[in-house]
Amino acid sequence: MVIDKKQLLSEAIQHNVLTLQWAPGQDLDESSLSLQFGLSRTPLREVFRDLAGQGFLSQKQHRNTRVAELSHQTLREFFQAAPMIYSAIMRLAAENRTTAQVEQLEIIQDEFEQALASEDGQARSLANHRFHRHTALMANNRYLLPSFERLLIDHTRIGQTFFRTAGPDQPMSEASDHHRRMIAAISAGDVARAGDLAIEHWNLSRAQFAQFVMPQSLDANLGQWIQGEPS
Amino acid sequence: MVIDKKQLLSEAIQHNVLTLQWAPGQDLDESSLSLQFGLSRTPLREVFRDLAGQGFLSQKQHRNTRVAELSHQTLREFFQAAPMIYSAIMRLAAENRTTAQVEQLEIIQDEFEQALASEDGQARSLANHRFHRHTALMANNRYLLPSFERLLIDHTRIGQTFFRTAGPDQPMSEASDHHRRMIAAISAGDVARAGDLAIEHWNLSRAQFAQFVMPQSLDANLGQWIQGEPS
DNA sequence: TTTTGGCAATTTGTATACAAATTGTATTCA
DNA sequence: TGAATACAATTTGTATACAAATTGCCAAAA
Repeated sequence: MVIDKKQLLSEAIQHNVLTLQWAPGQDLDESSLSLQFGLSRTPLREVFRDLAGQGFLSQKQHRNTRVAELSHQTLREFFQAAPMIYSAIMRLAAENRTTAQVEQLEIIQDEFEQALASEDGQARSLANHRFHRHTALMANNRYLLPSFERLLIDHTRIGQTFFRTAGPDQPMSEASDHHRRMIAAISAGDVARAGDLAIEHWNLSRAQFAQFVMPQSLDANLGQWIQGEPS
Repeated sequence: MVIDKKQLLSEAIQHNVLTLQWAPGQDLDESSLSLQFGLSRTPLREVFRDLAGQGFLSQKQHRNTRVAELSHQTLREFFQAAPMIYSAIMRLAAENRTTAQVEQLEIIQDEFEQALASEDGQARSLANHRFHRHTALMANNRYLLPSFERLLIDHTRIGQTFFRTAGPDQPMSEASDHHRRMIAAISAGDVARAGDLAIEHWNLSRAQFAQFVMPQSLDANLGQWIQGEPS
């Protein structure tokens, strides 16, 4: 196989999930995707399983695979876990970083700033996603990574509306400034400062959560929690 | 299907990994397991993928699936992440517990104490595993869960030698005492005390790590790190 | 009109045959 | 003797046919 079709499929799914082009809870169709990517159902289902394990998709016995839900309950759990994990990742990144990784992070930050200058909300959001995923790589801890990646998936999805706003104005340039200071702290190996910056960055995010409207699909899901009753 | 063969296979693999009956890094044979469990390779490979995602197994392209490694590097990462995650899980368990869950935890603790009274090291270790996994269930946070479960897998594997020691003597009854106090703190909804107990329990574990010999397979793996260089 | 039961259509899950990749072995040549 | 290479054997990956489960639809009964 010249190009890895499974890899392509996996990345396409991740892209669609992160950018909300596929709404949370949306069903995936095996046969149409298998046709579209020139893969039989067997390897396709393997990709589904991997991505379900990573938190992009969700699966139940004898039911179709769907995009991972974003509900009132997940949001609550998100707020309980995020600050701790984010600051831990940032501290470990400062502790374990290599020079090559710092240089790579600077490149990713440049791309993030270019994306901010553009009008493309998805590009901005994905560039931000890549920045934080790279810090997790630098933290180099296999136990923390799966939790962080799950948080980041949902953070990116929730933050979509934020990055969709036109112009690289106040809060977005503040986020970019945080990134620059994070790079400095990591590069200097200043563990405490890196951890503090993670919290500061997180607080900016939290303000956005309140300030901006929830994505449409999330509103739809919220309905079931307001009336109904979680299991 | 009357009984779920995939479920049986999955549990058998988990059991063998946790009890070190399958050594870290050991190869798994698809065809023999598929014969043994009366499953074709397709569902078998799906189970492999799931368990690899959860941290029991590890997979690489075109290479056989194997039991997840335990190396010098993983141990270092383990110590960096465990105290934080363990105390967070315990705090959340105290915050979110339900009466039914507390009752279930008490049953699990009874089983743990019975296992301690027995001579069966594996039974002790697995009972301890179940206790902590149930607290994670009570914490009810999907973002923290994957990290905690990965830590618990390796904690259980490393702790094997500890629980293998004969007689329910000093350190083991101390662990059991911790469990009882954890149940009390969780039941009372005392978040701070639950978190402190997690740290205290962890420190007991840490002492064991130093006090007891590393499992054989771990020693073998250590060699490659002492001379060589991690990627 | 609403509810229930059963049948057909669709979708998910498994078995198996085949293709591709890797590993082991033997043979040749330096 | 040792290294390199080609070939065979084994193992992993994919396609496809078939089995099992679920869903949707329609008719019959309350």
